[in-house]
Amino acid sequence: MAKYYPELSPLFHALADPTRRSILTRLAEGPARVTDLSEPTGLRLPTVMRHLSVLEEAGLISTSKDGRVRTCAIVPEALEPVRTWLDEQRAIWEGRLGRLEAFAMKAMKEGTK
Amino acid sequence: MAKYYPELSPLFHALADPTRRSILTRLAEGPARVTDLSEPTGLRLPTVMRHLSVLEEAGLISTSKDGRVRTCAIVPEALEPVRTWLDEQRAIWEGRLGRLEAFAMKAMKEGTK
DNA sequence: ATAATACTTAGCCATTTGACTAACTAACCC
DNA sequence: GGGTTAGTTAGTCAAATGGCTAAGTATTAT
Repeated sequence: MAKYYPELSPLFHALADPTRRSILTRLAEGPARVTDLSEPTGLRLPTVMRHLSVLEEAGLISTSKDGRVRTCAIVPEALEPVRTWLDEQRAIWEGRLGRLEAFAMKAMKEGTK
Repeated sequence: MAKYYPELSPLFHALADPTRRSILTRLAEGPARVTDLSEPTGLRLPTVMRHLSVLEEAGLISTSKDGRVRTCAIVPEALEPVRTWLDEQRAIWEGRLGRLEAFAMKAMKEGTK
């Protein structure tokens, strides 16, 4: 029986937006200021702020303010629950597929008799 | 070599809803009718239908109608792009890739919608 | 002290989401 | 044929999403 991960919804939701994924990819190069993230996307600052807060609430990034500059950085371990869920699903899904394959294999053998 | 994944947004979006994830978990046991999926969730048929169409458009399930019964089944390989993206991100985030490779990865991800 | 920079907050707007009910169609069963 | 079953379609509704502008605050630069 699969476990229930309450934190998966905000994570998947945060990852569902291409702008947010591109922000993550940019941050993978290293920390960046809000303005640095605004320029390549062509989005206004408040819009970027919104995306950043979604990412931060999902635990995917962390931010800190020094003077008037807010610096954003990735939280590498944040993807772990997603990975765990994915591993679990694959195990179940492929297990099911395995059983179907076994059945098909048996049926084929029977048919060749 | 990494691929280009236009389908990531619908996939992540489909997975962001707990009801849809529970439907997937149920379908992992084996194919089911729409009504079978409606009962455990406590949701009405049209609501379940909506979730199913989101899952089907994301490629996570396939459905077929026989008489008046629609049967839904999982598409196990549908999670592959998610897994691949996750593997890539982990590699970058954990700093296993050089700066140049990370840059190339970012360039390829550009335009992902 | 003033101006420029870097957010931040508030609020607007169109679209999408996720739920529902009501009414409709298309099998199947007697 | 008439009733039941299984979806399906259409339409409503509140809340959330993703963009914006305009106006605020705090910090740094001249």
